Amino acid sequence: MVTMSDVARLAGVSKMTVSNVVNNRAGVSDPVRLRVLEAIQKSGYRLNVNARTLKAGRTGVIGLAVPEVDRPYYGMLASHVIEAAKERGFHVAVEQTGAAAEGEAQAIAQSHKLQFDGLILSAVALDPRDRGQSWGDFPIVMLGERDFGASIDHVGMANEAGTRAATEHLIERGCERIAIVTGWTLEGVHVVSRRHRGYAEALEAAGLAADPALTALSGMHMGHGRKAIRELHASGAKFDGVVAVTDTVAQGVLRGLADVGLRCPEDVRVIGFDDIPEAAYLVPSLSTVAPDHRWMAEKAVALIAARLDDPARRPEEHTAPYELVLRESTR
Amino acid sequence: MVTMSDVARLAGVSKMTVSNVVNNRAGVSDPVRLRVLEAIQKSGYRLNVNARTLKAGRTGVIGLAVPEVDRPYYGMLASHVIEAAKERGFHVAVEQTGAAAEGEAQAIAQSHKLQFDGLILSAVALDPRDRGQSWGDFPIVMLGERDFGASIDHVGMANEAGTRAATEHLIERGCERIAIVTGWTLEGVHVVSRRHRGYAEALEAAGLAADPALTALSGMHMGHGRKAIRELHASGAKFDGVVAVTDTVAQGVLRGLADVGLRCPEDVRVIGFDDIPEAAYLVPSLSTVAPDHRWMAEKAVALIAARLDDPARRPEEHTAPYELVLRESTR
DNA sequence: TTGTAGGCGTTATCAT
DNA sequence: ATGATAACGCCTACAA
Repeated sequence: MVTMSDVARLAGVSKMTVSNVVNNRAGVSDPVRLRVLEAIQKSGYRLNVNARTLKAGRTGVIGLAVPEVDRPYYGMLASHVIEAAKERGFHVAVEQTGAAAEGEAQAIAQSHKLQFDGLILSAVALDPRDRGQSWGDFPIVMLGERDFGASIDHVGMANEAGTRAATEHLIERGCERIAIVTGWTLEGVHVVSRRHRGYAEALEAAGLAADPALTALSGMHMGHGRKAIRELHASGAKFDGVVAVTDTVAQGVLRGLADVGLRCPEDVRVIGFDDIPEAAYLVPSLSTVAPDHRWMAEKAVALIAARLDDPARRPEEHTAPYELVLRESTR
Repeated sequence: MVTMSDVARLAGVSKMTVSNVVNNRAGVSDPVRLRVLEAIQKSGYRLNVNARTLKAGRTGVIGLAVPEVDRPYYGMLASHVIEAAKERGFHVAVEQTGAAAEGEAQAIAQSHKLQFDGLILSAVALDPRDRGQSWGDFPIVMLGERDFGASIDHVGMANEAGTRAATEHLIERGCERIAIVTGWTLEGVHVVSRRHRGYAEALEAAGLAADPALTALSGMHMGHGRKAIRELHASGAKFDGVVAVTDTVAQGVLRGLADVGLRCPEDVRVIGFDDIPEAAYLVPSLSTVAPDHRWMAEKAVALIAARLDDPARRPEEHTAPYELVLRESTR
């Protein structure tokens, strides 16, 4: 490996001068700078970032922990985070937690241990009470659904309000028996329970009874949405609208409707949450709640950077703006 | 920051002994080990991976450069690579190249510069002739479509054979005027041209004329597939089968067919390539060529590891196995 | 403007 | 079994 010393020897200067040239610092005469640059070229020298960060105490890498990158929502999220990080000179190491509390805790420990500069955690399972562990003042930003109270930086979205608006839209379109297809439990405070509350609120406000038989607790993958609809249909329950907890689940719902011979939107209207890239291309195209993902990614990276600058700053709580995007599935 | 020296002082031993304990090396007496462990507990010491790395000359991080992680195929790929890397103790930093040669070249330079241990590059634009630059013996594995000849490790897939099989399947199902919807140019050797060749070969073998009007050069996103079908339809061209260059494009094709009122598979049969997770859930579900992605990811990581061990080893060329997955879109 | 000395936290090597 | 010393490649502080 070519080091600064090698370059220095080649150029007939000291290491320090090379360092100054490499870092574009003032105070190097042009002829010397030129000689050094040439020596760098010839030797194929590359700055050892590792050595630099050993001094600086930073790595320039932030971790991003998501359940699974191959779910469109998280792919999209990762894409935005990577871009936002790039603008601030960070690289992003992506970890997968498998949507399990254990995986999420490990991601934290790993990031800390590996000296990433911070971690953006899209937690779906970790319990706020699992906190307190020894993450000390390692910069962590909770992204998305899970709310850890005021003790930690959090960039969330309008789960209740968004789902309420989505449900209200179905009601406006004339739906009277609206089902919700969502994750496997309403216990605890997380995306599933919060979105369910938005759904329930809207029904109540409209004076529609919330039939428990129309709450399908299944899971967060496409397959769960499909299964939920099949079972709902098999149970003989009647429904003319479906609120899906995410677009991915909604995609399964659309597939499930096709399986059982129900037409969307003629027989059943469907609305999702997230506005994943695919939503506009499904048949029918999917109405959905669209949080500003770019905004969230930028905010999350900014929070990491801010905490790096001032570890003592107070945790902040942000909620991303959203809008309702209406397409064929609720026409 | 708590260092080994701190722990050593606290435990009344030398740094070296602490290092030995931390790394679980033999040759430390039980009482001493215990004292050291206690000191670590009390002080909240954490190994500085950076310093270790500075010594070892490795970072434990490999780069993965893909066009865009928010395309399902690359999300899936990233997921597999991350898992495969994890098993060998590597972390994965994901870069986005934007499907541009410049971005791809930058990813190489960056990875090299940031001292990643290697780079897995899913190149779609970089020209093999751009090689030769000064990446020296930095471990790079080309993943997927782009073939850089024998000069570099490559894990590819059966582009021709897969597409040929897909096209043959359409022919068997009775299609006589088969269109291909693909990327924007057939020039050069890459996924687009190679899959097109497979398509052309199958047509020729079956004695079907390859009508140039049925080759739609559009692009690699969903939107391109949709647009291609609309234009094909508007042009008055008749077709009863479509080979899409990827599942993502196929998804756009399905949407496009819906736009112009053509039914799939009744009027037009469609087959894709990749078998992304969504393929089974589309309406209609999508027939496709399914390369073994996990196999590819593991092979790629293994090649990086192997080259790290022996920089002089000969580049290898691997082709992933594939199978045809038949679903409703070609029923 | 340029150079020297010392240290960042860890580990390999060689003594003890 | 344990410790002293010298690197790894760079940067800060200070000296020339």
